[in-house]
Amino acid sequence: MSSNWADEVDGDELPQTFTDANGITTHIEFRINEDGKKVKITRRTQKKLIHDVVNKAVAARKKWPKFGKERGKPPGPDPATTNVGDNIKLKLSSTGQIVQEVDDKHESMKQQLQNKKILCRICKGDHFTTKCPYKDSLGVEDAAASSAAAAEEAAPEAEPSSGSKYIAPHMRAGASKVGDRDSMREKRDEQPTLRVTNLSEDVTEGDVSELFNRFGHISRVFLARDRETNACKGFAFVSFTMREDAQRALEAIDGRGYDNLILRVEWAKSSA
DNA sequence: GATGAGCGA
Repeated sequence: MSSNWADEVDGDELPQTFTDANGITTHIEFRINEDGKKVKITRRTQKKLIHDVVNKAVAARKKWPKFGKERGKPPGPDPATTNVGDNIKLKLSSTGQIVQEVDDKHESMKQQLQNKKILCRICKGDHFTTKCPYKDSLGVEDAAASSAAAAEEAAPEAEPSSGSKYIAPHMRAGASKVGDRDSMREKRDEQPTLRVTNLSEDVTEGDVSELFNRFGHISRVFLARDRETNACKGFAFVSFTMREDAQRALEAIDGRGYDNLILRVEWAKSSA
C-alpha cells in the first residue's frame, strides 16, 4: 500500500455528520477503496420512530383550542392546574439492557413551568386547586369571592393583588366576627345532598366519589368516620352541584351492591 | 342502624 490512512485524511476530510431541519441526517466520510483511491461516501438517513408518529397526534392535540374554564387560554399546560413530570423514554442499550432517558425538549418545558408559581383557583394559595383546604367547605359558585378572603387569611403580609377592590367579608365595616360557621352550614344544607348508608367500614371518601362522580360534579363528600379508629361509620354525604345529577345518582345507586353490601341512598335531611 | 366536626386562640 502506497498510502497511509492517516496521511490521506487531513483536516477537512474528517468524517462529519449533520442533521437538517427536516430531520434528515447526512453523514460524509472519506475512505480508501480497494484500488487505493480515496472516495467520498455520503449517506443520508431519515429516522422515523414510532414515537414520532405517535407524537404527531399528540402535537396536533396540543393545538386544539381550550374549552370550559380554560377557554381562550394559550396552548400548553397551565402551571396553576397542571404538574409536568418527567417524560422518560425507554431504550434498549447495546447490551440489551433497558435504559431510561429523559426527553430534553420536555425537560426544558418542565423547567420553564417550574419557574412559575402554582396557583390555587379557589384561594390563590400556592397549592393545586384539588389540594385546597377550602375546596370542600366552599361552594363552587362563590369560589371567586371566597378566594380573596382565603388569601387574606393565609397570607396577610402578601402584596395586594393588583387592581382588586375586593374586601373580604370579615374586613368589611360592620362585619360580625361570629356566625361564619353557621353560614357555611347553611350553604352546605342548601346543596343537593344525598345520604348514603350501609357502607362497609373500609370505604374511603375516594371510593364514594368514584362511585358517584359519573352522575355529575360533586361539590363535597363527607364520610362519617370513627373519631378514634378512623374507620368508616357506615354512612356518608355526597353533595352535587346539580339537583338533577343527584336525583339520577340516587336512583342509580340506591339498592346497588357494593363490597357485598346493598347501599341505600336517600336525600339528606338537614341535621339542625 | 345511622343525619357530618368542632365549640379553640
